Amino acid sequence: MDQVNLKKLAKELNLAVSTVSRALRDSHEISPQTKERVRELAEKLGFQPNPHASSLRQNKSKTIAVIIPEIENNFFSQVINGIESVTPNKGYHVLIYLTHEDYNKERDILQLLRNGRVDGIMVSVSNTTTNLDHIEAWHAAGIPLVLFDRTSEDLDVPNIMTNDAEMAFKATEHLLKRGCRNIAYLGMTGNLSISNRRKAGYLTALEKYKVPAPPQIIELTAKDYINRDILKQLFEQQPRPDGIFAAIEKFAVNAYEVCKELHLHIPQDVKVISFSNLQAAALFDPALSTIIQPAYDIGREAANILFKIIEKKMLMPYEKKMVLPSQLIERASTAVTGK
Amino acid sequence: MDQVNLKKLAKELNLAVSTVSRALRDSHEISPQTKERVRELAEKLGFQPNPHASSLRQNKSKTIAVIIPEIENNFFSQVINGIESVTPNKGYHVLIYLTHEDYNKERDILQLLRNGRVDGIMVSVSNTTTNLDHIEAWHAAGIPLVLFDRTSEDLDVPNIMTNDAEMAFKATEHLLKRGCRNIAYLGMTGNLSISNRRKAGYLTALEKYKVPAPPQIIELTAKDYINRDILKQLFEQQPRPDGIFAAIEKFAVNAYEVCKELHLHIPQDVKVISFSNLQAAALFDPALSTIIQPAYDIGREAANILFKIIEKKMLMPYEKKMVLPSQLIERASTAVTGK
DNA sequence: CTGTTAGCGCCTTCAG
DNA sequence: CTGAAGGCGCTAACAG
Repeated sequence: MDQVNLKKLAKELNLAVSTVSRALRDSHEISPQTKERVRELAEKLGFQPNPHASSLRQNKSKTIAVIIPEIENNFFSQVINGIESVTPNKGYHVLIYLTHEDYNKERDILQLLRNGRVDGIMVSVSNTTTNLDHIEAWHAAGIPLVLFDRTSEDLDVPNIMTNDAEMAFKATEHLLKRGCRNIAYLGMTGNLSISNRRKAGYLTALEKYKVPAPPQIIELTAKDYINRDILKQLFEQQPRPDGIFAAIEKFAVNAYEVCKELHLHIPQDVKVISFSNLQAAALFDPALSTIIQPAYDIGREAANILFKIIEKKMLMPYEKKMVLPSQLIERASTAVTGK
Repeated sequence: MDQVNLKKLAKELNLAVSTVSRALRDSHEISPQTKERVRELAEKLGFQPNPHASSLRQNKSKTIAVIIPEIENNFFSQVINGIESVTPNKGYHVLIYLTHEDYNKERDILQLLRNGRVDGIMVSVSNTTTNLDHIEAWHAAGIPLVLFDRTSEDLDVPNIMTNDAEMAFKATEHLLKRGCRNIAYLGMTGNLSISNRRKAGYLTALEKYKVPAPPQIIELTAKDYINRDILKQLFEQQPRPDGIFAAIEKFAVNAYEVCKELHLHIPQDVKVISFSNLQAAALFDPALSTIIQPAYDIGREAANILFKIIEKKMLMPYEKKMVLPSQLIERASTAVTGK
């Protein structure tokens, strides 16, 4: 690899390395003619400054890391899209890390990155994460960090998320208004604040509407086949739930699968609503009522806030805890039926 | 940021920097006792070597780049998942770049990375890419590169893909055997070899079965609303297509949307099959027949091959052009109906 | 087995 | 306006 570097340019132009460097960075103390000559040759030879050298020298990497539980998930894909809508303009690069919902991996990744490889990180914590020391330590080290979606209210770190509790309340209320009286909540295992917010919204709605049946909080996993087993049991118990509120898109899919298998009809036998960012939800049989999260915006705003911290700008109060509203879309899966 | 570095460790231990460096890299020429002392302190202080310094010194970055057209697409998400199944074991980091199907962006990204920031790249080219000089130039510079899915047979570069032509043939044949006589192909604009392979499979099937109706190759775009307009026109013409073969998942979704709007029934009025990696395809109304690509495996194998090149190992002949088979799943959208 | 030395390529004083 | 020199942190060649 015959890399062109500053030295080569300097020699070719009979200039000092420092002059070339300054010319390329458009320093005001270089004559226009010299700048022009330098730029011309640099262009011609396709010069690209060695990023490791400048990172080493300047102690910044022009790189951020995005740490997410999984990627086969519309929500996180859309978030990445949102992040990518700002990074190139900032001249930044994006590293992706997957924790696969494993706390140990999450902790190790953060540890691995604590050496200047990145200028900042964006994290959506795994659902097996109960101890937030690794986040705290990172933050304490003064390295820019934002949490999104799977956030934590306990730490003094910018949180970017949606109005989970409110939408969970509305979703449950929606099911109640459509006649459900025995609503099960399908959530993640773990003790994430996002789960708690959604659970709380569900419980508040049951309470407000004085539903006699006890709440049913079902904790599902990352494995489809386990979830289907659990759901089968759920549907075979008496009284059978007549409403399902899935806090995760994947779980709604699992519920549909099991209903099909058990020949339960949606929405006649059971109504379903779910947090979901799947465009194709409208094409389901029946069309799935969803709460659409502003995933792209969450990614974009989280990135913007991270860059503000990296650039040492002051954050506005609302940027420390930003809540972007979701939208409830009513479809056939929660329609009222004659039955 | 009070970074610990080799110098600090060396001073603390009364050793030379090089000794500490060697101890940490488990060099055979360091006494076990010294290694132990060094490791202990390094552990205690949470030492992480500065990656920019070693990258600069060793001229390698332990980083690869994945360059894809878009990320809100199950296929590419699953590919990334596959890639990520090998990178951490190799001690490698993954940068993500999106071209948004824009040739200029693709070219610029490759240019941007030609400075040692990455040790290799994995590319799935954009559909607006007709000129492959940027790929060729990258390859000529001797930097490791593999193409996946959206590949090019013209370049002497490892290609990892699925059996597109064969599956396109089978999909078309499947529609024919289910009674379709007027099948439209929905593909991407552009002249990608993947599109050509799928188109070719479609045309071969029509030819082999001596279908009298002329082939209908419909080119759709990245914008849903444009696609819906085009499809509406398609369905309003006479004779109306009685079969749709979508080369891209998104286009099948668009077709479903339009059928719904026009009150066309699938599969009675028109049968639909599509390349798709959407788990929820089985839940569509009606369940969508799909050709499932081995996306995860493509990602994993492409990464493995890239690492072989990076490690300067010889490639087996089959690794230069690896074809991983897809699977056709027949569902209700192509069922035979009484009508 | 350990220490000394010399860069990797870039940026930033400090001198002219 | 330009040049010379030093050093970011790490590794590798060369001594001992």
